[in-house]
Amino acid sequence: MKLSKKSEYGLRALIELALTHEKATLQRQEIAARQHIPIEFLEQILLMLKRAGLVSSRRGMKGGYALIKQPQDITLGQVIRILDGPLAPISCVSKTAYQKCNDCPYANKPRCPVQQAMGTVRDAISGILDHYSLADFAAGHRRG
Amino acid sequence: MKLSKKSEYGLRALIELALTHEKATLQRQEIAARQHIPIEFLEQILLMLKRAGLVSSRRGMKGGYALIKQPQDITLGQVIRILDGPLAPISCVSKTAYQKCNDCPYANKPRCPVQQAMGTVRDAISGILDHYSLADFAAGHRRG
DNA sequence: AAGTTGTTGACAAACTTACTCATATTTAAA
DNA sequence: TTTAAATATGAGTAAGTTTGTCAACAACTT
Repeated sequence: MKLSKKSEYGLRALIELALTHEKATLQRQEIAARQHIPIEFLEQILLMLKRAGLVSSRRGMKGGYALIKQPQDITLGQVIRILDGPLAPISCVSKTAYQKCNDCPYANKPRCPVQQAMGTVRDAISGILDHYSLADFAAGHRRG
Repeated sequence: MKLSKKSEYGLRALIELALTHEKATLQRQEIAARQHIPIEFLEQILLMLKRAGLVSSRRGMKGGYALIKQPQDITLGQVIRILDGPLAPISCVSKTAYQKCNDCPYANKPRCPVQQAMGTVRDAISGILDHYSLADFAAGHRRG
């Protein structure tokens, strides 16, 4: 039930990009300094977000990173799935990365207690994170 | 955001103990066989549950394990906390195992976006798991 | 006393996390 | 056209976690 550092850093980095959205691009060192993130690790994270189509980058002088999409069109659920994988506590209740559990004694039965319980947990988590936009998220920064 | 095998096995083992509650004690091999759990690993798990006061054990012939508490008085949240640790996605929003995050730029500020978001996730998860009793959980088995 | 069970601690392979490093590639400016 | 500044990429890695296994021991029943 844990959020990795990768996702935490990714979310915090996206705050900076959201705050300067359509105003400026940010270089990794600026993001790293403002959010206290190890720069080389941050790079990997930004790259993953780029490959996933959330962020654009430019090399060379005057390079840097920027959001591609509007902050209100990016959800925390998307980001965490990109960086950490599925939100579901167990893969047999994942909607985005379902996998059948084969060694489970309830595998082919109509009801599995674990599935029932964890299914509701999954729904609760994604109900929150898939409706929590980066815009809302970054707004928590301003008044802090 | 993942449930470990340890917790999954622990929960499944507790189903068996709940089903025979006040009727019989169960030996590890019976539990292991019914729920397809590696027996040596199961032993460790049952021991943790015993130390936490959920389960009792007897050695020697006719030995085995049994629930100490009523199934309706045990919640999935308790079990998972024993086996996997805190439910909170990040320790700075945990109520049972709070830890201050020190390298976070929002550490001493009144608001942290990550805390806000993950706080609601934690509340949702514990809202479900701390009110989901082992009795409810095991009931999913019967009709399956 | 014998046999069956749980208890304990050590061990370990495989995997994941959270990085670091070296090197290449692209871009802008001198 | 060289050079400085920036991202891109892949490899590597130390430490920790997960998911077990194994062996010796202790306690209980018959």
